[in-house]
Formats: sequence, C-alpha cells, structure tokens
Amino acid sequence: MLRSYAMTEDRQISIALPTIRRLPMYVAVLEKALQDGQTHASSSQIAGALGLESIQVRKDLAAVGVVGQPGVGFPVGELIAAIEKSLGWDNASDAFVIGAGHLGTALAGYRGFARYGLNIVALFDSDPAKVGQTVHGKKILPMEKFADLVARLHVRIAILTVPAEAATESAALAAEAGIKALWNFTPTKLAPIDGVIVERVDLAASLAVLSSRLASLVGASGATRAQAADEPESEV
Amino acid sequence: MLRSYAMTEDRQISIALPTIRRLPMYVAVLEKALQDGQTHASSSQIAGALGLESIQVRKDLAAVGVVGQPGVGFPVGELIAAIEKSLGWDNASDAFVIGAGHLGTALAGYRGFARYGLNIVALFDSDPAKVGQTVHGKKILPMEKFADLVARLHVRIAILTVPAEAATESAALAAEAGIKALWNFTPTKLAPIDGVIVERVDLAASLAVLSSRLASLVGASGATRAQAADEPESEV
DNA sequence: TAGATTGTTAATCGATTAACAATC
DNA sequence: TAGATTGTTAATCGATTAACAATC
Repeated sequence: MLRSYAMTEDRQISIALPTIRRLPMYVAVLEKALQDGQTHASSSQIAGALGLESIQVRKDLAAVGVVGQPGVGFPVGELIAAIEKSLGWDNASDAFVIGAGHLGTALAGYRGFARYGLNIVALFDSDPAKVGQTVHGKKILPMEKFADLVARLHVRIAILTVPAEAATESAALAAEAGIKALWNFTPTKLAPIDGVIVERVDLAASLAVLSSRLASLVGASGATRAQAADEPESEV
Repeated sequence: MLRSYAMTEDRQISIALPTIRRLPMYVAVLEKALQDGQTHASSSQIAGALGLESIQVRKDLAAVGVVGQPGVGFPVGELIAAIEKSLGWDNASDAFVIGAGHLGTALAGYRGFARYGLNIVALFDSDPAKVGQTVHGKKILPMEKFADLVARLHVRIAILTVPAEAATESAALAAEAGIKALWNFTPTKLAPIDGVIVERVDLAASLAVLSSRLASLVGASGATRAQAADEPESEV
C-alpha cells in the first residue's frame, strides 16, 4: 500500500506518497509568503521558488483539498493549515529517542522539529554511564523505564538511533511497549511489525545517489582519483 | 534528468534512481550470504530477505550488469563488486564536514560510512570556540582554511550540517572552493549550483510520511490525542 | 532428464506533464 | 472586459509486475 489516508471532515481522502513528501517544502515557501504579507500565492510562484512545475503544485494542493481562486491563486493561511492537518502537524506529538548516542542527542537538540509537530520528551539508553545525564534539557533514562513511560505519557512515536546490531531488538521492545510509529535512523532495514508504522531515514540510499552521480561524473570527464593522487600529499 | 550514468568498460549504461537507492540493501544482504559461505544467491532469496519481489531484484541486478545462472542464481562476490563499482564505492572518497554542531560531529563519528567508501577527513566551523577541538580523532578547522584544503587534498565531497540560515552561503562557499558533491543535511532546499551535485537528506519529508500515516491511523480508529490527554499527567 | 531460476518481452500501474475550458 | 490562474480531462512517461521461453 503506497497511499496514506487522512480524515477530512466526513470523507476519507488518500494522498500519494510523492505528494506527501513535497508538502513540507510548500509549507516553508508559504510561510515566507505569509511573512511578506501575501494573502494569496499562485501555483507558478510556489513552483518557481522550489524548482517545480506549476501543474505539479496545483495537483499536490488539490490533493490537500484546498481550492484556489482562478486569476488570484491559493489562500496562503488556509493552505498552510490544510497541509499541516494532512500531515498531522496541527497538534504536536510527543516522542522518545531510543539510543542516546551522537545521532540521538543531535536529534534531541534540533529545535526545528517543533515546527513539524514533533516534541522530543526524553532519551533512553541501556548504558548506565549515560543514564541520568541531561542533554538539551532532556533526561537520559534507563531502557527499563521505557515501556512504563510510553504507557503513562501516551507516547506514540519513537526515534530509533541505536547501533545497527541493536535495532531489531529495540524495535521489538518499542512495539511491545505500545509505540505506534518508529522513525528508524539505523542502517538496519526492519522486518514489518504488526500495528507499527516504520519510516526509515536511509542514509546509504541517499549516499548511493550522491556517489553514483559523482562516479559517473568522473567517468564522463575521464579524470580519476588515482590521477589526482599523483600530487604530493598534504597533512591537515 | 532522473538517471545516473556509470561507465562500465566501454559502454555507458544508465541506472534508474529507484534502483540505485535499493542497491545498498542488496550489498548488505549479499555480504551476509557471503559470510554464510554462499557462492550464489537467487533473486527470490534476496527478495525474501528484503520484502521485495524477485522480479524487481532481477531487474535491478540486470541494471548493474551482472548475469546470473539459470537454475543457480547470481554469483555473490561478483555481484557485490559490481554494485560497489556502480555506486563508486570501490575506491574511497575523502569528505569534509561543514558545520561541527551535534549532527556534524555525529556523522563524523559514524564508522559505518567507511563501508560506503566515504572517509570523513576533517570538520570545519566558523565558531572560534570549536576550532582546534578534536572529535572522533578528527580536527575541527576554521572555515578560512576550507578552500585551500579542498584544493590541496583534492576533496570532492562536502557534508553540510550548518544551521538552516547558513546553508545557502556555505553551499556557495563550498562550490567556490571546488567541491563537486554536496550532501545536504540542512532543512534548506538549495538552488541548483552549476557543476555541483546536491543530494539532500530531507528529514521533513521523511517525518511527513511518518506523521501523516500516524494521523490517518488515529482518524481511522476514532481515537484522538485529546481523549488520551484526559488522564492525569506524569512527569518524566 | 527434471527442477530451478534467469532474462526478455509485454502488460499494468501510477505519477507527471500537457492542453484548455472555466472562472475570478 | 481582459488578463491571470485554476481545475479537469487526456496524454505521456517511467517504474513495477506478470508471463514464459531459454538455459543451467
């Protein structure tokens, strides 16, 4: 199933995944427009700011359910609200970080998530040396307390930043505790877990795109890294 | 242009972007097979391990240029080598991190990148308080030295982990210095830069998928966060 | 030989893009 | 009214999936 379903008043509408992935960009552009005092923005204006085609913007915004005004454009404020509702960003969700390593603490300290309706409440780690510390005003708690706190605070989202080897076990533990959505930052591709949404940030896939394009660049120009290495080495 | 070109012996072949993004998963599965002593792996075996269809695996592997043996499968070692070559992971590339904040230092400390042919050499930051420090055995250097070191060490890849406001300026500086590929971890969507490949890790897009699916889940079940909030608050 | 699995060719599916009448 | 822009309907494009003959 490649579609996401969202409730809009009475009827349930589905939004294509590529559209959902573009929605945050629209929010960013529309907020800038709002700051500039614009009440309306046209599809071509939005498209221009993002390097897209206006027809794609119109199709995407139609999926969100907002109607524009021919000759005028789309109402900026209404559009932002509609997108945020589609994404579930209209009311904030609490989240726990599992794995208080470098990445986990980096994410816990990122203030930008508030904009996306994500509120990181605490971090969990199985390392006693880390437990008790506070990072960015958030406590690192022992894994033993995870399940209890998920239940007591009704936390639905867990951000997985444990080492690759621990990913499967941590995911099972999170599911057991009642976590509904896992944001997986580990390089481990988790097997599907019943009743749990898993979204993976796949750095290897992203790097694969970057490095393959870079490799093809080198291949096309004829230059190779080996040639560049002819020159004397310098220390940093 | 949505295709990446790679040189394979004489002819230039193009690999579809969705295929490229799946290649790292194949490498992971194939390495496990290699450790188990398998010389060959069938498309259905690989597909099963990743939750894909065997026909998709066969199509992807065909794109990489390796031929399988009917009734037997694909040669594991040869396949790994061919994928790594397609991705440019066969010879390591040096990279600089721009922005020695939490995310930058987290990435600099991630040992898994070595597997992807990525070697982070040093970090750069404009904050004098950070300059001179060493994180994970890598020095934090002043931005002023960036251009010179890119040239002297022939570094082609920069990993951008500066605050959103600094992204555009840092990207321009990197391009000016001769960087060929930017791995952009900031929430800023950069305008195209001539001669520079930009690959973005778009956390907002990823979170949008997660949260919209979570929101639709809530909508479908009828449960809302407001109802859950009826119960007494507990402190962490 | 029989069974398993590949690789090719065709069908399907879904997303993007184009064209243009409707409308502010 | 004239100009701008929407939203709909159709065309295109590319990726996934299906079917099956070829082959080890």
